[in-house]
Amino acid sequence: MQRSLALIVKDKPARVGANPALPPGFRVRLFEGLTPSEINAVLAAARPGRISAGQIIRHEGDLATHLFLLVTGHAVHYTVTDAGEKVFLRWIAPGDVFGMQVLERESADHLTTIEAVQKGSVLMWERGSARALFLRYPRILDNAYTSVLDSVASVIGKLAVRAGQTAQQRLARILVSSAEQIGRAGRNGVELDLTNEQLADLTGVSPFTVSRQLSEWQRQGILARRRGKIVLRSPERLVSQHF
Amino acid sequence: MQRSLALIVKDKPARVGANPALPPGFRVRLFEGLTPSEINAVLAAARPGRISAGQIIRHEGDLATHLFLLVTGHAVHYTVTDAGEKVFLRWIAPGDVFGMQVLERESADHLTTIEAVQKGSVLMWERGSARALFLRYPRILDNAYTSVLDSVASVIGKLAVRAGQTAQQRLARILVSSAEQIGRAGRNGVELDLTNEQLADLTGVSPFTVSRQLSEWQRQGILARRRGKIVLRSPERLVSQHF
DNA sequence: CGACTGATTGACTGCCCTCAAATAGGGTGG
DNA sequence: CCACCCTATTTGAGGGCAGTCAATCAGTCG
Repeated sequence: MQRSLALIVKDKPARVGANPALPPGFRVRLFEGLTPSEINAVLAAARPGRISAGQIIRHEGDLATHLFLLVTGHAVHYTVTDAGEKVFLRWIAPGDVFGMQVLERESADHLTTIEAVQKGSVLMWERGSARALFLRYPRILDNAYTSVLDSVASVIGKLAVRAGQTAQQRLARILVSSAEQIGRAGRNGVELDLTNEQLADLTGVSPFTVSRQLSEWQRQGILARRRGKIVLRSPERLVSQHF
Repeated sequence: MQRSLALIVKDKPARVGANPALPPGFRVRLFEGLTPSEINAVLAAARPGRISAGQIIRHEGDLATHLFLLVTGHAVHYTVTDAGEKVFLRWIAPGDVFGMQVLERESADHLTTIEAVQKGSVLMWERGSARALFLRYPRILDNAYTSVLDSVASVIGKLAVRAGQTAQQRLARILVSSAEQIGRAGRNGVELDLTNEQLADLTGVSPFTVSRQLSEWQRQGILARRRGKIVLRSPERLVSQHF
């Protein structure tokens, strides 16, 4: 909604003539196959914004008004059940876009809630210009179409995991995928800033079960823990034992 | 928060004029907004095909080679877990298309297994011509894009239901949505040709649980049953009690 | 040094699955 | 029309995974 938009944009008007720039080597799947000058043209239509840790960028059910590109930081897609339980869908990493509903002919509502897990920055396109770019550059259209199909694949995968895996297995998967997405390399392994409760939400398991299982894995030396943090020592043992 | 199947089918699709290939008044969402002559041009590129009851039209993981339009009969999307359990995704009704992966720039694999539940007929476009039509008629492109986003919504809905609803509630939902999709109006209610086992697959519940629950609902007069068949007498009571 | 929040642990519960065995529907051939 | 068979369905007993609840412990921060 309009209110949350105000939250993210820290009134930093783009300088005239200066396109928002992307870090060198930054890879954006939506721009794959475009020439550098085309990419510049696309970027010229964008406006930068900042997001803060824990901020809810968009709520499920809000009308999609902008297309977003995550530049730095990390965010997450989730949906909420009738009972209020969060159901984790997927991570959003730098280079990923979200809010692709604005590219529809009739703009639709967000299907998921999007929440930042770290502070970071985005680029935003208003619906009108996003849709114009979409129709003008066939390659963007192809990339967007593929990207939405990837979303379908991702959610189907989640559904299969929910249906067929035990709490333990799901937890193992989440640990490994989170390590890849939001982990930092530390001296003893990959460090993850996640509380038991967050892990419980990500996995769809009670915090008690998370606690018991992590304790078990700690006893086995697979991981080490501090308050609100986990150090994954050997993700490969999780994979071999629980996938 | 029912945002699943209904979306796919309930919108107001386009009407196809007098054309040899389709029954008059047949509504196809993918063709919405096209003129009758455009629709004829699109249909001219199609080839008809027949499907038999129980036939697996495409396997998950197969390379998508054709775009399909279901003309008569009914089919179903499902995925299969590592353990071999089928996870129902959604019904395919006449007027729905599947195999939308062929519209991608690089054709991709099917994400789901597609199985006919009744004999019926389809129209098929080869990848090349489907892709050409997609790029030529912007309205098809828009419709396809929206359709894929609807798939995302549908699968997210399924995931939320799996995560938050009891076996009983899921079964109630499946009965109601199946009644809408594949039910026939009978003298005492909507008739459904489904065995307990099929219902178990659709719901993600054991056949024993299905049996017990259906018996309970039969005792309450909500439905009547014969071998391999169910007559839903008052779906509204299911909705009010279990949604 | 509190105080607050996160994490732990045990006891208990309940939903739903598994397994075994009995029962019944409905078609087929004689 | 009846006997028979195959398969769908039923019903009960038992068990396990994981959730809830309650009480305690521990880390951090001001």
